Amino acid sequence: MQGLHLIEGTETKTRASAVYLDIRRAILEGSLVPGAKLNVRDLSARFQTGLSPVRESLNRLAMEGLASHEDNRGFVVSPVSVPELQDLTQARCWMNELGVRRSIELGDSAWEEAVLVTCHRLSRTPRSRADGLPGPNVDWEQAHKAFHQALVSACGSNWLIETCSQLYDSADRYRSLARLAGAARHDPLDEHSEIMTAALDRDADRSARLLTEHFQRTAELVQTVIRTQEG
Amino acid sequence: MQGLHLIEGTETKTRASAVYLDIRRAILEGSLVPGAKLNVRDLSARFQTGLSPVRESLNRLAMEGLASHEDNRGFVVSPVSVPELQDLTQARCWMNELGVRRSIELGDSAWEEAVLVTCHRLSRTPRSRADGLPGPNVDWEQAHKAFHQALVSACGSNWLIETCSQLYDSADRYRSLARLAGAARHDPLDEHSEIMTAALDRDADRSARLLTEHFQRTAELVQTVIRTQEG
DNA sequence: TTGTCAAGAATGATCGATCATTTCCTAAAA
DNA sequence: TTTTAGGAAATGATCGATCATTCTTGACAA
Repeated sequence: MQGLHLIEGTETKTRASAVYLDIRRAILEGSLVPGAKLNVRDLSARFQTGLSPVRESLNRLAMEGLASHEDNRGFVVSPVSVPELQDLTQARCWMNELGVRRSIELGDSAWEEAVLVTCHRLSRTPRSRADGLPGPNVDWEQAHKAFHQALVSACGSNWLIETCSQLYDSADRYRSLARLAGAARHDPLDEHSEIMTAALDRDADRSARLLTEHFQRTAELVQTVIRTQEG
Repeated sequence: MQGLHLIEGTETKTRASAVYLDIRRAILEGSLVPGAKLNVRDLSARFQTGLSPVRESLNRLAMEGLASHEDNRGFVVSPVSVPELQDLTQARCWMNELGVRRSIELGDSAWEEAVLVTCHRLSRTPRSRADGLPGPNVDWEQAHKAFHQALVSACGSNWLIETCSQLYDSADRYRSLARLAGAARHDPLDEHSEIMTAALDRDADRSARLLTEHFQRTAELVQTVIRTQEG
C-alpha cells in the first residue's frame, strides 16, 4: 500500500491514522459540530474504508477528549459549554504562565530567536485566506500555534510543552466554532508583539500577565458567541 | 450479553473496555514490563476475545501514554527512563502545588473533611497485603490515591483534578516497577499526616513544600532502582 | 391525550478470514 | 567472517459478515 491521501495533503501509513487525522481536523475546524453523532458506518462510507480503522480513530479521539464515548452508545463529537471553556482557559493560563516563566529562566539565545522568528512569521501571515474564501487560513493557524509553542519551548519539560499543545488545540476548537458563528475578531496583532517583547526582555511577570490577558480576552469573545447560540 | 468478568471484580459493558482496564492494570502494576511487545493475537488468546476489542484497547492505551505505537509496527508497553521520571515528577509537583493552593483558597468544610477522612483511612490501611503475598495491596494503593486526590479536589478546575489523576497513575507505574525490583520503602506514614495537617491549617506554602518533598523523595528512590537496573 | 409495549430497524460491538508489511532465517557471495 | 538477497514466517492492518444492544415506531389501552 502506498501512502494514503484521504484528504489532500494528508499522507500516512495506515488507514486508521489517516482517518484519525481527518476526523480530528474536522472537529477542530468545527465542520463536525459539538454533539454530532459519529456513526461508524457513515464515516466508513465517507472515507472509503472499513469499520475497524474508523473505530480505532474514534477510540483515539475519545481518549484525547475531542469525542465522547459510552459503551454500546457509540461516539459523539464532544459537546462544548461555557464552564468547560472557562476551565480550559484557566488551565491554559496556568500552564502557559508556568511555561513562559521557566523559558525566560532557562532559555538560551536559540529560544529568543525562535520566539522572534515565529512572531515575525505570524505578523507576516494574513489572518484571512488568500483565496478570499471564508474558512480559516491554515497558514495563519499554524503560525499562531508555532508562536505560542515557541514561548514555552525552553521550559525544560516535555510534559508541559505537550500539555500546552493539547490545550491550544482544544481552545482552538472553541475559536473555530466562534468564527463559524460569525464572531468578529478584534485583531490581536499587537498583543503578540507585546508578548514577544516582554519575553525577550526576560520580564517574566509582564509576559505572564500579557499571556493571561490574551487568553482571557479570546475566551470572553468565544463565550459571548456560545451564550447567544445557547440562548 | 451480561457484564463481563475477564478478571475478578472487573465488570464492564463491552469487551473492549474490559480488556482496556485489564491491560492498563497490568501495565500499572508492572506485570507487563516497559518495552514489552503487545502482540494483538497473543492478547486476544489471553483474554478470550477477538482482535478488534484488543486493538481498540491498545489505541486507547497509546493515547494515554501507557503504550507506544508506530504504524505497521504495533504496540509496545511504554518504556521508562530517568529523564522521563524527572519530567513526570516535576509536572506532579507543579500540578499538585497548584491544586492544593487553590483548594486551600477555595475549599469548604466538606473539603477539609475529605482530606481528614482519606488521610485517616490511609493510615489505617496496611501497606502490605493481608494474605502476606509480596504483591501490592490494592486497598492501600486506592487509599493513597484517594488522599492525594482529596488534597486537590477543591481547586475548582476539573481539568487540573483529572491531570493530577493521570500524573498519579503514571508515577504509580514507576513505583510499582521499583517495588518489583525490590526497593525497600522508607515508610512515609508521617509525611501524609504532616501534609494533611498543613492543609487543614490552610498553610499553603507549607502544604506545597511538603507535597513537593514527598514527590521528590519517592522519585529519588525509584531513580536509584532504575539506575541500578540499567547499569 | 398519554403511556406502554412489542416488533422491526438502526446502530454498536465483535469475530475470524484475508491482505499488507515487517521481521526472521538461511544460503550464497564478498 | 561478514554481508546481502530472497523467501518464509510472523505480525500488523483491514474487511465485511454477524451478533448484541439500543432506538424507533405504531398499535393499543388507560
